[in-house]
Amino acid sequence: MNIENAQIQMRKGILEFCILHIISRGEVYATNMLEELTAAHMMVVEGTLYPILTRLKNAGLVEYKWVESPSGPPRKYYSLTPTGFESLDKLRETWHELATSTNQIINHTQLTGQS
Amino acid sequence: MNIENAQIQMRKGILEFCILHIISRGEVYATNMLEELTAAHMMVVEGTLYPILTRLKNAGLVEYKWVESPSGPPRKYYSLTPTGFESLDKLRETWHELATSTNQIINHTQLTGQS
DNA sequence: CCTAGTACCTTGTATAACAGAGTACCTTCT
DNA sequence: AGAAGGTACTCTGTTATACAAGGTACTAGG
Repeated sequence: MNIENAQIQMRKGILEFCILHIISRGEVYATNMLEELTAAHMMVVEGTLYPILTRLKNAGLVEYKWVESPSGPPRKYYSLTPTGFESLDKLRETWHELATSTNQIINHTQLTGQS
Repeated sequence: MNIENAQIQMRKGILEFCILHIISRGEVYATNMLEELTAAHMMVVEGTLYPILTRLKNAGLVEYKWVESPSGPPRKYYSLTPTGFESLDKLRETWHELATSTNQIINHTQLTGQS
């Protein structure tokens, strides 16, 4: 119940960061991203991914171009804008700080947890 | 704008986890926690912490007892229940998995990012 | 009394993920 | 042609959450 929720919350915060990272590697479209995120055990579904992509585009962090598919409807291939790369750097920094802070709190536990 | 939001989102997900950790170390009351979280650079305010504590209590993860203060109103000293410790273990596991997945995605970038 | 400080609580608002249903395009088969 | 099935993108409604801001209550000191 509550714990699953907390686990979901953890993932949430990192999602945008991971998505930006994936796009930064090269042009991809939504289904590619879903595959990568699933492979990395970040359970994400369409209904979550698409709104994020729209948000990132409106914020000017990503852009896309339509590309014909060899089979099926055309695809939106996303890439990072210069602003997007800057933002990614900031988020990377935040991630490291956060990981450090968290590990600090966690390790603290084990030290003082011993009576 | 958008980036600050993403940074806030990252912190959010880890908050409950950190709070449980802090409580697991020994009995503390809200102001103690705020100090610790601030020291670890997790910006949290009262209006965020109290609802979380209430939620954790309703979920049966923490319990508290009133203790008189040497100066001022009485304090609620929180401690973890057995269920709380179990949940903490699960969250710790989730945290490690998530950190691993994220680092996997990040490192992937740097490898393929080199042209 | 009255003020100041500490501790806890509550209400309203904005944001975000998710489920689920929907639209549009392309290919293949009859 | 027309129908069926798959792929890709979109939208709406629900729920959960952090945060800001204001509020209540208890204690100590002038």
